[in-house]
Amino acid sequence: MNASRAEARCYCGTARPAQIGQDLHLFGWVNRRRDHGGIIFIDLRDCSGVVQVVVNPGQAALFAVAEQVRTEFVLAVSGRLRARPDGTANSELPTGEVEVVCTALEILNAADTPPYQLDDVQVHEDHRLRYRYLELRRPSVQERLRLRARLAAAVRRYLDGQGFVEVETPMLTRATPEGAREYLVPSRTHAGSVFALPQSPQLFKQMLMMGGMDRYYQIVRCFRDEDPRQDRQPEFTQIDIETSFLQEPQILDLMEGMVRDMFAAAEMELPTLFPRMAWAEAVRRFGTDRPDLRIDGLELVDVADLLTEVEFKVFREPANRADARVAVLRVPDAADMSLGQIDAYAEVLKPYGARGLAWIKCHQVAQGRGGLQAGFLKFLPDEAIQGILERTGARDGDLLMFGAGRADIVNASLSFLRSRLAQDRALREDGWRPLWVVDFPLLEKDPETQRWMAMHHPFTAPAAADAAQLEADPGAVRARAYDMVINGVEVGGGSIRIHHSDMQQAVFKLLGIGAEEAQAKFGFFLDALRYGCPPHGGIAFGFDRLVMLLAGAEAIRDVIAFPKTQTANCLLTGAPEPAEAEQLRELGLQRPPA
RNA sequence: GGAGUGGUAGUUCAGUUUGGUUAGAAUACCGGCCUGUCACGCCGGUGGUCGCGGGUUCGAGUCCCGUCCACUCCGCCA
Repeated sequence: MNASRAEARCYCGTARPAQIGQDLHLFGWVNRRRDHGGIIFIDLRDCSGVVQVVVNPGQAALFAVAEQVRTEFVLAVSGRLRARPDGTANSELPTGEVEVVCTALEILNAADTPPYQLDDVQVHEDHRLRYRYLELRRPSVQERLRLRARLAAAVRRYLDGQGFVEVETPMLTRATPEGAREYLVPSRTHAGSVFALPQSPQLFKQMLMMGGMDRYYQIVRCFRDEDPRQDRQPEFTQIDIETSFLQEPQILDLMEGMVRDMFAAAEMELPTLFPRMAWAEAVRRFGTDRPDLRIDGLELVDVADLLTEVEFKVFREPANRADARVAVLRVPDAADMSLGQIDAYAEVLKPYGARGLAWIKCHQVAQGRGGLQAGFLKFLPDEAIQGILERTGARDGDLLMFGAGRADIVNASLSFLRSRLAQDRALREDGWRPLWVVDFPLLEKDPETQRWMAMHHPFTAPAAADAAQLEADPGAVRARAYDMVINGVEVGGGSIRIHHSDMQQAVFKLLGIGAEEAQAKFGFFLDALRYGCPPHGGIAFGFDRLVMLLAGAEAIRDVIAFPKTQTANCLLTGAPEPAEAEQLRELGLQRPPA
């Protein structure tokens, strides 16, 4: 008999742990009922698990009630907690160690037979969302929501202790150009006009700094009208933080402390210091700005300079282009991979734009060309082959996989290939590997429109002395931005902000937002900057993603009580629904022609 | 906007490749038996517009076209 587990299990109705021999009162849903030896056993699913309730045949009145109980009642049970008489336990089910001998039993409410069984069978996501209230009764789901609440509490405890003040910002606010598509809310009092739901409280938190609230935070809902994904919901929760006067080192230290406290609340431990890696290095070595450092020794190795004059066009052309890249992944002990397997990898890279996947099998590296196997070897001179072998550190039995072409495609496909290979070949270590990615470019060029876009957002401070330096070579200017990455997941990102009006206007100008438009859209903000804005900076964490990481959840839906589908539907309530003509009329809107 | 996977008893699935009589299993549900069980066991029963619409065919769960829903991915996500 394990007393601690018994204590852990019998909270409901008493709000404190129960001891063997103690009288207690519980509420819960009947999970399953069985009759045996004239005794009725009821598995009562309460808030903390499943408790077995025993009703003896001698207790005639109770027996009469218990006989009515199937799997569809809400019960109140009074009784005494005891260990099971025969001392045996079932290792797979959470019942069997303790049971409650019933002295009173009341059916609080009958219920229909549930549409699906709350056992281990994985039901379709449709049902889990349509009957979300049933799904929430699962102990595993409850545990995730409890973890979520513990993490939020840890954040508040930490930030409160550091002198931060939680301030609420408006949900009905003004649309901002650029960025994600926004959810709009029509205004009745200004028919035909709309509010926007915030995609982040960015401008408000900056204005709080101007207002002297120099340490702000908020655990806040944000809205983005973009297609959801496994780790993205149209409404999600952000830990939003802003500080005045602090610089990067202080902010990063503070945030490491906060995240470490969150991990501690989940009984996890993070390394004491997060390494810092420049954005350019992350992209060069891992093809992504959110590298998973648990994958050891599987890095992109650049070989373009060895291939500028080779006969093999697939390599030569990108090797001579500035916007292209030729890189190799050395996969240890993978030379025995079948051509079918390699083709399968090439296939999964296609969505990223990769047309093929060149490879070399290294059988006997010491023999050079003769010890290698690849279709294109005859198009490469010995020097190029030797160069590739040396630079990648290829050993007998290794497989070299190549990406060649536009740099963004090579980076996207090889970084995906890297994590896929790590998964398939167990190259990923256990544990937590956080890091800061720093020194981002301030701007990136949209490949289609050739316009400069803010990589982070338009309020990020450039690491430039003044507006003139920024305008001289916009592409070379780095941002005072930082992202926290844990195990390949971007959990948060922030920056030091622009706090001079002229610099803010210069950035707007680079982004193609003219003075007139800037005044129209951001006039209130540019005004605010002029009335004494302290230097400030902050960060925002994706709270749901942190919960996902710590819960080991596969999807963001699993850490949100009432999530939406991939088309942003709520299957539970049926939202959104078509507006009534009368509603539209009152709002000064018209239904679009059918 | 695009690609892929799935949609068949309440639920989880098989059946679709190769069209053919009455669409099966498990579980759930209902009834009976058993009685310290715990996925209890045994016997019996109810339960299906094969997502929806159209087409091909003597005949469609199965083939074709369209469409809806869910999931995964690309685009998108300052």
